[in-house]
Amino acid sequence: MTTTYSIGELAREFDVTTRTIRFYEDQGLLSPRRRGQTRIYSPADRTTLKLILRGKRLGFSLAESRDLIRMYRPASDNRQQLEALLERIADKRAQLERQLADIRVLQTELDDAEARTRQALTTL
Amino acid sequence: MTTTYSIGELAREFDVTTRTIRFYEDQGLLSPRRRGQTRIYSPADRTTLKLILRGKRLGFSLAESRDLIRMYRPASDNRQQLEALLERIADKRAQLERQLADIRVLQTELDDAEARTRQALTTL
DNA sequence: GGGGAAGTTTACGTTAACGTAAAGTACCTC
DNA sequence: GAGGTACTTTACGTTAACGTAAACTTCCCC
Repeated sequence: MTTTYSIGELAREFDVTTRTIRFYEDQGLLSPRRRGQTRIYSPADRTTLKLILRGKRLGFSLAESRDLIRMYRPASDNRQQLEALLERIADKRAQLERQLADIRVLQTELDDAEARTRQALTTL
Repeated sequence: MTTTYSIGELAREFDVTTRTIRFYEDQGLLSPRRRGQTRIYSPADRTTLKLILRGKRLGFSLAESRDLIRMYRPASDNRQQLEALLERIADKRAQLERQLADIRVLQTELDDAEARTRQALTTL
């Protein structure tokens, strides 16, 4: 009763090629079930793909996205590892803060650019 | 009396190599003055470099940054071009909005991840 | 049973964004 | 004037993230 997806369905939904999705699997970012040769994607796989593409829009490398995926799952019971994970999470958070600041600066620069452009238009 | 910078100074300040700065010039993103063979960078050049690096942190390609740089300068008196420019500015703005949304989603996901990790730590 | 349509593997090709190395010039200093 | 430091050009190398093509299987449909 749980929904599943074919590779083509996911490709269409997220506007990527099937090659891209298989490549992500090759890089260890996805590991869908198989029915014979054919890949069967679960809702969790779909969520992972969404996470990867969100990362891409923010300029993350696939290695960074792989890291993000691991953050999103415990996958360890080792104290050392869990504490290291907390640090990596904090680092990512700091990076996102920097990106936020960068976006805000760019937004005001676009404001300026637009104002000057409109000004140039009125003086024609 | 206006301050200038050598390529090495800029490289040190922004933690990039001189090769990178020359590459940006090669791609038409920078065009510093010359004294003989040597490149002399103005404060405006420095600002442009800052803009490029800010774009990089947000995952922009150099082509996108080149576009951004052009947005930031009028460089035209043609009505068509100015109106086209306004559209490109609006597009960029929309892209930044998407990135903002993506960051917010990732931030709450990091919140979740951290909470779960801390929980896993307490149950050791 | 002859096509499509959608899936598969394998493998070589491509582009962006530099890295790296070589070989030379300009200036400063001891 | 020998060496050091910072600059220059030229050119080949490298990595990430796929694109593209070929050759194959599976399933459905008429």
